[in-house]
Amino acid sequence: MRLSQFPLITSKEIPADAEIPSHQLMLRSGMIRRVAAGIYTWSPLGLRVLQKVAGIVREEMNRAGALEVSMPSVQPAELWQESGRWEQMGPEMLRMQDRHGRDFCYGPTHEEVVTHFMRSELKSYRQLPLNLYQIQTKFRDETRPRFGVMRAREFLMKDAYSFDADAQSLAQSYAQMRAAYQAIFARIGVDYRIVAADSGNIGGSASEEFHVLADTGEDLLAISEGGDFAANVEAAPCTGPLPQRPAPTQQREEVATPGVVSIAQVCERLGCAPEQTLKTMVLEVHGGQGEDADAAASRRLVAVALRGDHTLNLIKASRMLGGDVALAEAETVHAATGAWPGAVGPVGLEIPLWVDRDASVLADFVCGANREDAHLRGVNWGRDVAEPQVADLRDIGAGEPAPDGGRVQLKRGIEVGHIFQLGQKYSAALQLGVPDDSGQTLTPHMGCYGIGVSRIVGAVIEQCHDADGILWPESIAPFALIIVALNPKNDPEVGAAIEALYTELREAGIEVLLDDRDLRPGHRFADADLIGVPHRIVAGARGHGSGTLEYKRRGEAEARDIAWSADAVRECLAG
RNA sequence: CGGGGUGUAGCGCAGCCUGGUAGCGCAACUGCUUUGGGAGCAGUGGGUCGGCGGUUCGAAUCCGUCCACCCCGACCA
Repeated sequence: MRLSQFPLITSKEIPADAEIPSHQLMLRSGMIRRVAAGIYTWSPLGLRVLQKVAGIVREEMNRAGALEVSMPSVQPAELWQESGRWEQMGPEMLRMQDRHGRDFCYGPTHEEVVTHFMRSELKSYRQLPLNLYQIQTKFRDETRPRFGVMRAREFLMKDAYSFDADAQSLAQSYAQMRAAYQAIFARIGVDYRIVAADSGNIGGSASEEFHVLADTGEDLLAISEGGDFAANVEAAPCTGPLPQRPAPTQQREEVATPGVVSIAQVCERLGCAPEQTLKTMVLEVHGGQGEDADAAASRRLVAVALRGDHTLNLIKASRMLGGDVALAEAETVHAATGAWPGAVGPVGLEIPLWVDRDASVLADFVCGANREDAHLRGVNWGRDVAEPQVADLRDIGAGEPAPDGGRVQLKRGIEVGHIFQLGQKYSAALQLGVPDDSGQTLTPHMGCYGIGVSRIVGAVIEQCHDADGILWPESIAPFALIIVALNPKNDPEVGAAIEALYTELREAGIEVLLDDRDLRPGHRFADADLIGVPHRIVAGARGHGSGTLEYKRRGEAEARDIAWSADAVRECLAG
C-alpha cells in the first residue's frame, strides 16, 4: 500500500472529548470517527486492525470445532417474549417497529435466535455436541457510552453457542471454548486474566470473564497473590476467618446527632472508628425467584447492614435476595423505617434484615436509631436486637484473605470475553428438544461464549502505547512494515531502488506500507510512530550510496543499518 | 435517570460579562523555497455562531425552550 493513495488523516492535537489513551490514539491516528454517542465509523486503517483481531478469533474458533453462521441483527419480539426477556431486558435493548407495527429489536445478543435456528436444525441427539458462532455487529443502548470503542453502543462481537446432550458434555464444550479463548489472547499478545464472574441477566451457572489488565479498566478484579484464585470483585466471596464476637461491655445509649447522615460524620461526632459502626441500608427488590408473573412484578423492601468501613456489593445482595436490587428512594426509606437514610438502624426495624458476616461479629457498635437526628451506641446483637441472619454482602478489599489462602490484590481490567454455562434455560423456554437414544425428548444444555472484538482493539492500545503513539503487537498491526522513502524524486536511481524493494517485499507477502508522501521526514516519522507499525525502514540517497537501509523497531530507541536488500529486511521482521 | 459542563470553519479555541462588519492556531488548497523527528514565506477557500422562539433599530452576545455531546454518579454486557 502506498501512503500517497491511502487516507491517513492524523492529528497532533488531542481531541477534547477523549479521556483515555486508547480513545485519544484511535482518534488521532484516524482509526475511528464518531457518528453519534457510542457509534463509530472505522476507517481503512482502523478496519485493518479490527479485521486482524476478527481473523484470529475466527481461526481459533474454527480450530476448536465451532461452525460459523450469520444470524440477523434485527430480531422479532416473539422470540424474546418466548424466553421472557422482551420484558426483562429494559431500555438497554433498542426496540423498533416495522411498517405493519410489529415489534422488533436490534439484537443485543443471540440466545433466542440461535435456539430458534436449532429447533429446525437439530433432529437427533447424534448431532450433539454442536457449537455455532458468528462475528457480528451488536447494539446495546448503554446508559453511558464512553471511552470510544471500549463502551460503545454498537460494537463488533464474536458470539458462540454450544449445544450438548447433558451437563457433563456441556462442561467439556465449555472447557474447549475456554482453551480457545486462551489461545486467542495469547496469539494477540496481551496480558490478561481469567476471573470468576457473576452471570448477570444472561442466566445460567458457571461463568468466567477474560480481562485485559489496564489501569483504565472499568472492572475491579480480586486476584490472589501467588495463588490461583481470581474473580471479578462483583463475584469474589469474602471467606476470611471471623473473630469471636466480644461480649457486650457497654450499655445501650441514644445520642443526639443532628444533621449527621454519613459514617464519616458519625465517627467525627461520636469519636469512634468506622470499624465500630454499623450502616444499615434499605434495598428495594424487584421480581422474585418464582417464574410466575406475580412474583416477577412484586416489590419488597429488605434492609442490609454492613460494617461502616465496608462497601455493599449489590450483585451479591441481588443473588441472595433473588431479584433486581437497588437502593430505595429516601421517601421509601422514611415511610418504612421512620428515619431518613443515614439514621436507619437494626433496633426496632420492621422490615427483614440481613447482616454482613463482618458486621455480625461487632459488639458495642454505633448505629442509626430509626429516628431523625439520633444514633445509638453500645448496641449488641442478641441483647438489643435479635441475633442476625448472616450473609456475605460486601466487596472484598485489598490485602484480605482469598478463598485459596492467598492475599487479595485488586487490579483493574477490561472485560474482553465472557463464557457461560447456560444449562437448559433457553432450550427449555424456547422448547428446543431432540430425541435421545431411547426416543425420549432431550432438552439440550447450552453454553454461550462472547468476545468483544472491537473492544479488544481499544484494550490492546491501553496496554501497548507510549508518548509517541501505538505499539501494535505484530499479530494485529495494520501493517507489518513501513518504508519511509526520503527524497526519491531528487535521484531517479534511488527512487527506482526503493520501488524495487517495495515491490519485492510486497510480492513476498509482507504487509508493507510505503510512505511516498512529499512531506518532511519528521512529520512522517511521527505518523509512523503514531499508527504503531512494528517495523520501520528508512530508505534514501544517503544509505543507497553505501548500500544500506536504516531499520528501527517501534518502541526501541536505536536504529541500525542493514544491507539494502529485501532479504535483510525480512530477517529483521523475522526476529 | 440525578448532578455538573460544553456547543462559534475539518480539529483545538478566543469573542459573550458590557448587543453594532465573526476572529486566532492547526489542517486543507495554490505557488516558490525547504527535506533525517510534526518546515518557511506569500496567497486562497471554507461559518444556518447547535435548533426554534422572544426582546431590540440591530443578537454569536440578553431571555425562554428544545436538541446534541462530554464528565461524575446510579445502572449495565
